[in-house]
Amino acid sequence: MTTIEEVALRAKVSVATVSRVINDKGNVSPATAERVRIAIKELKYQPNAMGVLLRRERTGMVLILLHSVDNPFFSSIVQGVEKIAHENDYNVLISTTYGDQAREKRYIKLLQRHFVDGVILITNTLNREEIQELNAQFPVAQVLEYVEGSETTHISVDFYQAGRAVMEHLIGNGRKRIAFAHTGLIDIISTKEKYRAYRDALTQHQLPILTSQLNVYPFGFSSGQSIARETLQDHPDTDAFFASSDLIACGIMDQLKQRNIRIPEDVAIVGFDNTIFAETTQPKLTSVELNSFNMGVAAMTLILERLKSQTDTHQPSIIFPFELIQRESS
Amino acid sequence: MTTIEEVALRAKVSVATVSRVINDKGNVSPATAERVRIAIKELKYQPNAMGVLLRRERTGMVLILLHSVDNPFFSSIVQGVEKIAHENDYNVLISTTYGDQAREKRYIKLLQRHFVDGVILITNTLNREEIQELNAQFPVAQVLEYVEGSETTHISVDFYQAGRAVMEHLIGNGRKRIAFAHTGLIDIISTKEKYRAYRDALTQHQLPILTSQLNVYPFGFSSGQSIARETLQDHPDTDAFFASSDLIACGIMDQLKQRNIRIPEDVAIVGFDNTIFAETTQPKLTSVELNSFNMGVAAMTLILERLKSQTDTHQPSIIFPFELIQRESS
DNA sequence: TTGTATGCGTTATCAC
DNA sequence: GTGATAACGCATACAA
Repeated sequence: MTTIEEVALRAKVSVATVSRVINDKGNVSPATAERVRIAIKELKYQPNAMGVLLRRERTGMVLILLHSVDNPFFSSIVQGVEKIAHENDYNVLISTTYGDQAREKRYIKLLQRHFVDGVILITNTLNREEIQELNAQFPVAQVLEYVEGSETTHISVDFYQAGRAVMEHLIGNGRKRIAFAHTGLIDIISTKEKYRAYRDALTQHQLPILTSQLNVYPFGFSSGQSIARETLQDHPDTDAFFASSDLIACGIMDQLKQRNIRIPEDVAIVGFDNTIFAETTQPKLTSVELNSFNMGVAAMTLILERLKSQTDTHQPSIIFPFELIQRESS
Repeated sequence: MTTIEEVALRAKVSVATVSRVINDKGNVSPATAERVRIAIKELKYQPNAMGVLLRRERTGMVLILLHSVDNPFFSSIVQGVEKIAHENDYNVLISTTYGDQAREKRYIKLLQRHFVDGVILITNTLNREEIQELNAQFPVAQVLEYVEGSETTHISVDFYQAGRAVMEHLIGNGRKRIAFAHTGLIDIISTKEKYRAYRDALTQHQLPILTSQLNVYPFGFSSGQSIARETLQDHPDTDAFFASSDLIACGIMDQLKQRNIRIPEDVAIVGFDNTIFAETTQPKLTSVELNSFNMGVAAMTLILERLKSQTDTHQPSIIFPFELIQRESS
């Protein structure tokens, strides 16, 4: 590895002068500056990040923790983060967790060890104490998922109201036997709130709750398939599905079509997140649009503000609006 | 930030001893080790990464450069990389480029400045000289896309043969007016080779080339829609589409359905990459399966080997097999 | 305008 | 078994 010293040697100046040229600081005569630049080029010198960053208090890096890198919905959150980050000379790094706590902790260490300046959590497996303690020491922003009752700042959506909107839509269209479909753990806030909305709406309208035991399937599409199979077996007269993601809705549609059940005439379906999947299905899927890009913007803005005023560990959370996009499936 | 010195002070030992305890090196009496551990816990001490890494020659980080984080196909490459990386105590960081050269260069700086030990390029906007020069100095692996005639190692697929397989399949099924559909620049190797296969197959079978001018659309689904519209206008008797990705195929299907054109009776469609999209469509999509997970495994393995033997900058490339998955759309 | 010297946080070598 | 200290690569205060 070429160091600043080798450059200094070749340009016949001191390391201080080389440093000045690199960082455009201090007065350096045009002649020597040129000599230094030539030496840098000849040696293909690039400053070692560890050396530089050891002397700064910031690394200029934020880390986003995602479930996986295959989700168009998360992608637009990332794009929002990147926009603000790049405007402020921050780099954005992403790591995946797959909902695995060991992985999440592994990458959170990068924050605790000051390899990155802040973390934006889009998935979260930490419990209340863990996230509180992390947030007390470091800039953390939670997007979508957050821990109930924790004081850490989150950028999210009122999943309960969104769920109610879906249910009112279905019930308003005359649906009476509505099932709920989700993936993963029920105890993450988004799923829990949607399910609470599902139950409340049915109870209030004196309709039956078809989905009581909530199974855990790992992957969206096949979860949808499995849930559809089970539901249609237990309740053949189901006339609507509220799917907690578009991909789950795709899996449900797949099974309905295999049984020649018409959508929406026989069974209506509503998805969630309004991703590209909602447009690739036939019929196109009714879904709930969340303002994902702006949630990313808000999260990164939050991190930057926190970085400016070290003291303020308790910033207000932001709840974004949602919109039910009606298409052909309901 | 708490430093090792503060821990030493509180435990009434030297920094050397604290370091020994942290890294389980050298002989430390159980009693003092315990005192140190208590101090570490009380102060919530975490070693500063920059301090540690300045003294190592490695950071234990690899960077994957992706177009974007919304692609199920890329996701399984990433998972292959992660598997090998974690087995070897490496962390995996991901950044997005969106095919933008400025972004790509921005993040490649992290390699050049030794913030990460190696880079796996899944998108590439660099030219032959740039990639060669980078590869001469640092561990670089290119997956899927690579620069023709460059000596840098790549993990890829014979896109030409894959393209030929698609074409033979369509022609074998009696299709005579076949159009080609792609997104983005034609001069990336994957698209270029598929298109070459498309032309060669048609020429060889004395069939007309419907797609001669190749337009650049940014996003898969809408690209498919636009291409379908244009093609059907110019060649209403088109009877098949070879789409260079599944999402493009989805866009094409969307337009065909709007015109009540039957798939595959009137028009057949074949996609590429065999992603989940191929299963969410109705009818399900014939597509080309690439061994994406193992390509990720191979890429990370390559990086690790290169890291072991610094000298060997010219490792052999690996070409993985492919498989045409026949479904209902053709 | 340029050079010398110090310190960032850590680990490793050496001495005790 | 433990401590003092040099070194990693760099930026900067201070001296010249």
